[in-house]
Amino acid sequence: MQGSTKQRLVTAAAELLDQGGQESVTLRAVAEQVGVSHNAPYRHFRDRSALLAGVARHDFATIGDAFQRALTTSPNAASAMKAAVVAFTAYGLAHRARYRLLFSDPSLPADEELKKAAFAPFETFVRIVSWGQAEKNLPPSDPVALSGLIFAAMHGALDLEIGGRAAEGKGLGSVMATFELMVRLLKPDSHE
Amino acid sequence: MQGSTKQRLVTAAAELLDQGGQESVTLRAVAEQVGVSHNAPYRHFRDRSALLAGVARHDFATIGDAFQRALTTSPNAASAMKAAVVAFTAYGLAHRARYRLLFSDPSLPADEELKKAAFAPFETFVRIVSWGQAEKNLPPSDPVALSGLIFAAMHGALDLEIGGRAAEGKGLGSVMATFELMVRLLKPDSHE
DNA sequence: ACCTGAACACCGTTCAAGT
DNA sequence: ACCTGAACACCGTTCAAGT
Repeated sequence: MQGSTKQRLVTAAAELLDQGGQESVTLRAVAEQVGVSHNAPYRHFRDRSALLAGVARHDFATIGDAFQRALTTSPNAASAMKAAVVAFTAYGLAHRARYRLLFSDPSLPADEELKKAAFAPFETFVRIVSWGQAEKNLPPSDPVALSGLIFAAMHGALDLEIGGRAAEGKGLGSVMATFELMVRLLKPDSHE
Repeated sequence: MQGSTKQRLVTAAAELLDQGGQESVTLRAVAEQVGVSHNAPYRHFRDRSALLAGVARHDFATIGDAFQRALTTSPNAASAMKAAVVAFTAYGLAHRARYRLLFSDPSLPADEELKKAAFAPFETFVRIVSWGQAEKNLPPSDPVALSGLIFAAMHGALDLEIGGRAAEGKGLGSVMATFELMVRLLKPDSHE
């Protein structure tokens, strides 16, 4: 029962997302879990989607922290990249509805603050990619464009896995295999 | 007013998806557009998600046809690949909610028939990729794994664009730029 | 075989009050 | 400033009938 009502509403919404997906996050269920009446959330959030945006804001920060840790504690660029992708994929598979909320849902209202929160992890990712270029593991293209390509491939593989569209549904291994293949094929002088 | 009631329900659902997204596809609105009572759809579909699966089944066939056309009418592998990706991206941007229904939504019920419909376009895509390998535009990895990587990158770039997560929101150009970069970097002996 | 109208249990959201 | 209870306009779904 710690934290303000507002914080507890966000936590409850995140838990409901994990347990039953988007459609199970009703304001009534969230309120009940916190122990307030079914319309008390309106004292803290404009509407349901603003509450979900609160969950997204929190989780973007968590992912940004994981990327920062990968960047600052890895001995080389290759392991930093792998650590970031493992953390990202593990988050997505453990919190599927939350992952989709953050990186896919078009109805998430994007105010300036949330856009900033979403951009921070990507900035760190670009730094990791640039490091990989400096170590000659990645080709010397424009770092932002190359990061966009790698991130799109990771998001695509993970989203297909979460959506049940991957051929075999092997979870983490399937996504990491796609990542390893990509890194191998992008490595300069690798396909002779 | 042509077609059976069942076909008209699917068409109406697809149009509502295009106009207002998932949440605007209520059985009541679909029924009204077709001119039947609000629960007549239950004579043709088990529930709402079965109706949406009908839309998906139809659109998977449309995409499969486009890929087949790209494979059979292109002069070389590079233009076949580009034609397929352009058709795929154009479909996704013109029918955003339908694209997400087909390639992302975890709640789409996947019976055997629908899985088969979803797999057919990918099989054709693998053939196009294999052709590209034969023409030395793509590296000689396992064709299915390589196709999975390329498809994941395309899906990821397109889904980020549709979800408003792409940095600049340039539409078709943004997705195609990601594709062109990938093809360039995957080309054997390209980064010396 | 296909359709209709009433009904049920849910929702998000608003509003008039309460402390 | 924060919360509550009643109410409204929606939904998906079920059921008893109708032709």
